[in-house]
Amino acid sequence: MVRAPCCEKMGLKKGPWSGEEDQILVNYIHLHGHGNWRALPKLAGLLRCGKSCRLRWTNYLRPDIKRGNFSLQEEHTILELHNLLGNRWSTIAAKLPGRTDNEIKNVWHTHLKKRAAANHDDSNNNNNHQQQQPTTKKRRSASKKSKTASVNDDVSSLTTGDNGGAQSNDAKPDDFSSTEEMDESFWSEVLSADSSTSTDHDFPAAELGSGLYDDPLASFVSSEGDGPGSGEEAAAAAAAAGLAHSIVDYTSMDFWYNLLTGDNNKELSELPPI
DNA sequence: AAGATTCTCAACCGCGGCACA
DNA sequence: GTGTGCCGCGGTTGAGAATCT
Repeated sequence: MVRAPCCEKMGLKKGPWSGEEDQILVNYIHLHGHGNWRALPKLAGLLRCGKSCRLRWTNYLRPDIKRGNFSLQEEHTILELHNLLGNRWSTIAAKLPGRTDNEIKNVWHTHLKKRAAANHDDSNNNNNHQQQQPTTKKRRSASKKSKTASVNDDVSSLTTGDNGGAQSNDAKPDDFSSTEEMDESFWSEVLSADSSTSTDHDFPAAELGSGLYDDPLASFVSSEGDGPGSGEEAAAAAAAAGLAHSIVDYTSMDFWYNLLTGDNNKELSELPPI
């Protein structure tokens, strides 16, 4: 990278992590936890700065990280929450178990931002359907191998015991192709948040009959209250956005459930942009 | 087949917030 | 109240892979 390295003066390594480094980090955290990121690399014997270790762990090595494509439901949730919260990736990530803020941020910038914009245009001009989805590139069918794929395989088996990196992207193509082939009214409905088009469990994508997921909001709801600043923080944001015009329990599952399934969408649509 | 272009995503940096002395 | 150190977040970069021409 071009920027002035923060750790170079210390003689610390930067750039892609090797499998050996990953193993050292994972082993150390398994044994001792990560009380102090700053001190961790020294204690673990890594030539990395604490920040780099924390990033590697939280974005890649954590055992609960779900790898692979985002499901329609997850994308939907991201769009909704981004619409509500803006670029508060960590808050959004708290609502998507197994997903990291970095990953969500990437997905937003690479896919969802365009779609949101396209659908925003679409809502302004309903006659442009043929011009939508100019995605000339096919979505990469084969999994894009991580630059550290072999490392991931090793570490995944180390940390999760599941199929590891091999499973990560193999499931990708269908999810996304179905997304791209779906009726554009899907996103229009989602983003316009018209309560008349949805009811409880009337999840738009469910109409596609894709069968890609089970309970549309299961993971969302189940994650309620997990981690720092999840319910309360998002609730505060919602309140700040002007939702607090009536007595509502923003920390309740029902509130968020209703919010994203449409019961409150009419109110949301009337909110000023965040 | 080869070069050009586009896309993806891991990793970096800077900054703000918080805790503590 | 102020200074210091650490953590976490959001924005950005760039290498490498995939795709196009």
